[in-house]
Formats: sequence, structure tokens, C-alpha cells
Amino acid sequence: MRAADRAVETIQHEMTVFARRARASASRLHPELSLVSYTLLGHLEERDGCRATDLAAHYALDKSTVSRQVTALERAGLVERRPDPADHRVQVLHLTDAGRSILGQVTVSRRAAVGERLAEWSEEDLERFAGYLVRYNSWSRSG
Amino acid sequence: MRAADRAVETIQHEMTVFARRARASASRLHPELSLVSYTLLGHLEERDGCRATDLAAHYALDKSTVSRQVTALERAGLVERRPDPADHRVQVLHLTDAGRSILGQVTVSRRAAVGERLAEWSEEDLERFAGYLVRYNSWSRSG
DNA sequence: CACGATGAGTTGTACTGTGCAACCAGTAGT
DNA sequence: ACTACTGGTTGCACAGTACAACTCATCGTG
Repeated sequence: MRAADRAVETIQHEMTVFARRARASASRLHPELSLVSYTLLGHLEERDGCRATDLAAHYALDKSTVSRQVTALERAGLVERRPDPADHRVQVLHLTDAGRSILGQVTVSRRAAVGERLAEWSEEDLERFAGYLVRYNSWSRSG
Repeated sequence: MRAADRAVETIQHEMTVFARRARASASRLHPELSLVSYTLLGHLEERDGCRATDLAAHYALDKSTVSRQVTALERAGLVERRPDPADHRVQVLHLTDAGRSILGQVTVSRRAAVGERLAEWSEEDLERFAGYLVRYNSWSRSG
């Protein structure tokens, strides 16, 4: 398992480089929406509403952190909390129209930036890369 | 460019998920060495010494941030600054033995964690994934 | 050679994101 | 009803970060 070991090393190193750069590029690209806010909004859109606890679990964040982020997003008018009739402890988080709108803009500009970076890639490579990333990240969900 | 577009979307999303989890797992895995410290030490080992400015550029960090990180690492005895005889503004950063040692330990534990996550992957997939990551991250260096 | 421009690094300051612990409120099991 | 659990908030402390202003060394040009 020599070559595989080297590959594992490279993967963790490159993932880390990426992580280091992600925030910087986010604040360059969309100073109005921090990386973490963008991520949370994106999750809300994708799932069409979810609980703060789910966000915390999915992104390995403390519930207090999510609570504060959500508070900020709500103050900014980007999300709204709806009480869950089935469980009065729970607030289901939903994007507002404003939230959906700003998320859309940011997504477009991000897609442009990422797309530029990936412009020379073949469709096959793109899909394979995407597949690998999903597979890597889904590990903690499956086991 | 429909499928490719979706792939780009997935790539940026999954990269972001990863970035969000990286710090959390780092502090779980090696509380004695923060993710950023680990990354910087790794870079020093790889390059066998470099300037603070290079670190800042490579990781998209402000030079003041790097300066403070390096100060902390030096206080901890993990790196040393060597004056550059050719340019007296420059300090070349080098790992100390202690730095190399702790980096080695952390690398082992990280490799174990990442390796566990990648255990089921074929060698071919690992290498292809690693290659994609390198290709993705090297974009800013080439263009 | 002197002077202005540039580059490496440090320090002051302020802010964001984060986790932990303590807490409150609602739910579920016995 | 009592207890255990779960979703969420708040108090607190701290790490990482950026920006701006600074010092000191280097390099080019008149």
C-alpha cells in the first residue's frame, strides 16, 4: 500500500490547502455573505427548510454557533423561523425571498469563479471529481 | 453544458462541506496543533524552509497572520528563524527537531483518520482523486 | 552617492467564528 | 408525576484573521 499511502497523503494535504483558501476567496467573492452563512443558506435551500440541529450535525458545528449564525441571518432578513406544530421545541428554518435572492446571486458569482477554474476540464473529469468529493464527504453519514 | 454545470455546483458544495468539517476534525484529532499550524509546519517540511511571505501567498493569508502564527510556533519551539545572509529583510523559517517530531506524530494520526475514511477506495480511485485535487488547487499558481 | 520606491516583517486594533458550559423549555418514558 | 432527553439560547473566553500603520533593508535611478 505504498502508492495508495502517498495518494492519501496528497488528498489530505490538498484538501487542507483548499480549506485554507476557501474563506479568503469567499470574502473576496461575496463580502456580503460569509462562507459559513452562504453554506447554511445553501443547505436550507437544498433541503427546503430544516432545523438548526441538523445544520450543526451536518457541518460539525456547535449548536450555539449555528444558533448565532441563524440569529444573524434572521436579523438580516434572509431566513425565517417557523414553529414546528408537531414539536414546540423545534423551529424550522426557511429561506425568505430576500435570502433566496441573495443566495442566488452569490451562487452565480461563485459558480463563475469555480467554473473558470474548471473551464478546461472535460465533463467526464468534472463528474468523476464531483463523485469522489461526494463519496469522501458522505463517509461520516454512512459510518 | 448542463451536466458539467451540475458537477461544478457539486464540487463547490462538497469542497465547502469539507472545509467546514476540516477544522472540527483537526481539533478533535490533534488539539495540540491547530489546523493552520499543522498546515504551515507541513509546508516548511515539504519545502525545507521558506519565507513567511511565501506561506502567506500560498495559503491566501495576510502576512500579519502568518507572522503571529510563526511567532507562536517559534515560542513553542517548533520552528526557528534563520536570517538570510543574502537579504537581511528575510528570515528563512525552518522546522526544529521538535517541530519535525510533532508534525510526524500528527501526520500519522491524520493519515490514519483519512486512511480509514478512504479504506474502501481502490488505489486507482485514490490516485485519480488526488490528481484532481492537485489539479484543482494548482490553478491559481498557473494562471 | 543620496533619495524615493518597493518589499519583508511586526505590532496595534477590531471583528468573526467558534466551542464549552450552564441554562430554559418542551417531549417522552416509566 | 418524576426523570431523562432533546432543541435551542446565552454567557464567556479564545483563536484566527484582516487592515492599517509602522520599521528596516534592498534596489534603482538621477
